[in-house]
Amino acid sequence: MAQGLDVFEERIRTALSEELGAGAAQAQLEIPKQAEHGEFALPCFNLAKARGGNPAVLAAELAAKLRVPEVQAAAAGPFLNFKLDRTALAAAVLQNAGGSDYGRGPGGQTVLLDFSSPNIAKPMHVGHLRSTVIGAALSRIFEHLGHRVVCINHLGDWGSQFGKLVAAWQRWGDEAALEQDPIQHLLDLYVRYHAEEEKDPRLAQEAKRAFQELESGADGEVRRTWKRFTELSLREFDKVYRRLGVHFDFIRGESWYEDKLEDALRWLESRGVLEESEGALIVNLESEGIKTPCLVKTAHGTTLYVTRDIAAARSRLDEFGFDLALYVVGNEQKLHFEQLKAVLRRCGAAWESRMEHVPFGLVRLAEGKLSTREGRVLLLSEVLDRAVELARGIVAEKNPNHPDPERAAEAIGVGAVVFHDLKHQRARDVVFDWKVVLSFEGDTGPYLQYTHARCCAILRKAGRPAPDPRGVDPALLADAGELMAALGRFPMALREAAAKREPMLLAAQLLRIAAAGNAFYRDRRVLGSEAPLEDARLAAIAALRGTLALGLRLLGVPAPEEM
RNA sequence: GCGCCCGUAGCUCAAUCGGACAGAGCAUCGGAUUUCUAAUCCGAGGGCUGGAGGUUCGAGUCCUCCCGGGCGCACCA
Repeated sequence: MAQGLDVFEERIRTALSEELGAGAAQAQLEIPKQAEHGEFALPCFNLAKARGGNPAVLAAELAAKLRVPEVQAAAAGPFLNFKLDRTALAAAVLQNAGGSDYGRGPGGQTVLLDFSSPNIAKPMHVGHLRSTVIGAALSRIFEHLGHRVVCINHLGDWGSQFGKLVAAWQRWGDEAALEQDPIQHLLDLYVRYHAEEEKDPRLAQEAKRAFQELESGADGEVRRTWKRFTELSLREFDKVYRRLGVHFDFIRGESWYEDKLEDALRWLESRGVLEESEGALIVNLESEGIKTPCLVKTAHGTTLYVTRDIAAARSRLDEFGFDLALYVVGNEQKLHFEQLKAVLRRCGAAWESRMEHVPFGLVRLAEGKLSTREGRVLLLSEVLDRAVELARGIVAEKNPNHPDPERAAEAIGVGAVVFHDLKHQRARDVVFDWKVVLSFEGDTGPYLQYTHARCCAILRKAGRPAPDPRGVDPALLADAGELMAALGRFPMALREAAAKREPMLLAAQLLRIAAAGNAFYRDRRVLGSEAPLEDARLAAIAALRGTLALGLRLLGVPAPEEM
C-alpha cells in the first residue's frame, strides 16, 4: 500500500538490491536539492568504497544497467539520479493524493501524549501555545499513521504553589473579583503573595500549612477552595482549547495521582533505591550518570513534581500499556525527565525506555523572558484576538461579499498563530514578534489557507463533482511534475514528522505543495479547457485541495473554503 | 563553576544518516492581472554558515579550543 512517491522509491531500491545485493536496498536514497537532478538521488561514494571502485564509474555503470519501470537513471559524476516519468508520476500521485486516507499508515502502537499542561490559576500565555499545538499536531499525525493515541492534559493543579494561593485567598480574596475574572484575580493574588512573602514570614508558614492540609486529603476549607480554583481555571482553558480545536482524552491534573503517591513511594522503598538525606527522601542517580539526586519527598513531608510523575508513569503504563509515551514539555525540564527515567531504570522498570521527553525552546519577548510573577505576560487569548481582529479587517477589504466573514476571520487569525508556531523546529527558542506572528503573506498559515480556498473556488465553479482521478489521462498532467512530486512526498513528510516528533517537517512540506500549486494554476487555466484536459486539471486541483485540507487539519490549522 | 542546547542573507527561519552550486519567506528594487481570489506569481541584489584548528573523497552538519546567547544544576513546577 505504497502511496505517492513511495511507489517509485520501492522500485528503485528493488532494482538496486537486484544489481548490488540485498544490502543495497538500504542504500541512502536522498531527495536532490535541485529539481533538475530528478526526484531521487544516490550518492555512490560509500557504495564504491565498499566495492573498491570509483564512485563516478559505479554511477555510470548503474545508470547503464539499472532497469527501473517508469524511472530513468542517469549518472552525474559520482551521483546517480533518478527521474520519474512525468505521466507515471501523475498517475501514481492521483491514485491516493487528495483523499482523507492519504498518507495513512499501518501504525498499530499505543502512543500516549502528555501535552499542554497549563497551571491552574494562571492564564495561558504564549509559552503554553507551543506545548499545546506541537502536542496536538503530533497526536493527529500519529493517529493518521494508524496508531492508537491517548492525549492527556497533565494540569499543574498540585504542589506547594496552591498552598500559597489558598493562603493568599484567605488573606486578601475578593469574591466579586473572582466571579468577574477568576484567572486575573488568582494571578493578582499569586503575584501579591510573592511580593509580600519576604516582608512577612508568617505567609510562608500559612502557605506551607495549607499545602500540607491539602495533601493530607482532609476535606476542609483548603480543599474546597482549591477545587473551586481548579474548576474556574478549567472553564477558561476550555475556551482556548475550543478555539484551537484541541481535544484531550483525559484531563488529569497532577492531583489525579494523589492516591497513588504512597504506593509509588512504597515501590521505590521496596526496590531499595530510597535514601534519607538532610531529612528528605532521595534517589541517588550517580550510577545513572546524573549528579543531582532526585528528591521525592521533602523534609516536611510533602511530595514533589517528580514524585507525581513517577506515580503517573506507573499508573499510565498500567492503564494504557503504552508502547510510546511522549512528554511535550519545555527544554528547561530536561533534567527532570532524565531524572524521572533514571529513577525508573534504577527500579528495574525497563519500560522507561518507551518514555520520551519531546522538548521545545521557550518563547521570549524582544524585551526579555516572560515572567508571570513579574507581570511580563503575553496572554494566548490576547494573541489570538489580535490576529483575528487583523484578519477581520483584511477579509472585509479583500472579500466584502464573504458569506461568513466572522468565521473566516477566526479561522485565518487562529491559523496564522498556530502555523507560525509549528513551522519552526521545536528545539529552538522563538522570539515573539508581533510583526511576524501577524503576517499573513509568504510562508504563513493564511498562505496555505488561501491556496486551499482558491482550489475550492475552482472546484465550486466547475459546477460538477470532481472527476474520478483514476479516470483521467495522466499524460495531460505531464507538465505538473513539480506539483505532483510535492504532493507525492506528503506521506514521507508525515512519517518523518512522527519519527522525529517534529511537526515542522509537515508544515514545510505543505508550504512546498502550496508553492507548486500556486505556480501550477497561475499558468494553466483549468475551467474551460477541452474536456479531457479540464478533467485532468480538475483532478490535480482536487488532489491539491484535499492534501492541503488534510495536512492543515493534522496541524490544527482551519481550512476555510472561502477567504 | 559543571552540564545541555543554540549562533546560517539586514530580519525570521530551512538545509534529508556527512553529499552536488547553502535555500525559502519578510524587507528592498523591478516586472506580471480584459480570463478560475494579486493573502498570488516571475525576476534582481543580498553569505568567509560566530572565530581558529582538526577528521574526511566531501563539513553548516562530526571532534577540540575560543567568543557570544539561552536553559538547567535536591526541599518550585
